[in-house]
Amino acid sequence: MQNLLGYALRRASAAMMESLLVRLAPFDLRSTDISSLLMIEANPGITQSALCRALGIQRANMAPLAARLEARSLIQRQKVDGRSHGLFLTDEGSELLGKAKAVIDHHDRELAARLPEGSRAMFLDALNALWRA
Amino acid sequence: MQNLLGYALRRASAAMMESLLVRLAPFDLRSTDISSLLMIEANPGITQSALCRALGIQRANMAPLAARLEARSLIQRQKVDGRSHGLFLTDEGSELLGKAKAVIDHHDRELAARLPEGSRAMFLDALNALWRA
DNA sequence: TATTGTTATACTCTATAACTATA
DNA sequence: TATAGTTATAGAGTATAACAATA
Repeated sequence: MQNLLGYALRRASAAMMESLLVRLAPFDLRSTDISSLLMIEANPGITQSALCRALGIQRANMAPLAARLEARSLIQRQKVDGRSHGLFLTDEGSELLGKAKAVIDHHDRELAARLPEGSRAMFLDALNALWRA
Repeated sequence: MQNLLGYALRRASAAMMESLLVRLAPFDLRSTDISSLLMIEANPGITQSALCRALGIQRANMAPLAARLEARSLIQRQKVDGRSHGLFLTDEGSELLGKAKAVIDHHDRELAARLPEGSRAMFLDALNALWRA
């Protein structure tokens, strides 16, 4: 079991998520909230469906997520046609995301610090190779 | 977000688990069943509590897990003192685990095959550095 | 007092199915 | 016909609290 890539991957991910969620608790944001906000910031006006595809989230689960973020005035929804909603950060959302990003970036640098110096870029590439296309 | 170690780690783990669970479906074994069986095989007589500590599982969740494996005659429980139960694989458990291990090992080699040649050992070390001790 | 195993329970996350309205 | 969004629901997986029996 010590040599199983899959087991190590699962334990590493769980440990990472546990420590990250502790840091994010003050913001009352779930991990999918954060990744949604980050994606909306990078792609203003992205539709819910496109956001779901990018993040690997079911549309059915995006509906309450987006409604929650809108109810907190963190995002705005604008109709782009009769059925699609474009998503945008509000100023409030932008500000909260800025604070959360500082925490996330710090957490991510702590993760990287646990890895051997020269291997960090390669580690990220390897992780991405396991789920991207 | 492309550069976040934590996000890539989470997506990679989720993608790996999804493909693994498809392969394990014929065995009717959950991921924690598998890791428990592997750990019992490597440490015959391990108690439920020790198993929980090794796998990062709550004792409360081990009770039904062990009961399920015992009901399927995959493990045996033997009292080591008045309160502790030592766990052992049955012949049937050993045989099923053997088949499951073949699938898991194959899956793990497929994962490794997606990584650049020279980086696989380092990748495993990096993952382990993120959750061990 | 601390530990083992257990029960009951709650919470989060995610998946599925069915529906509407629009394209 | 296919897509966007929604609702309701069900299933994992995991966490907490409390308890009895034992060390």
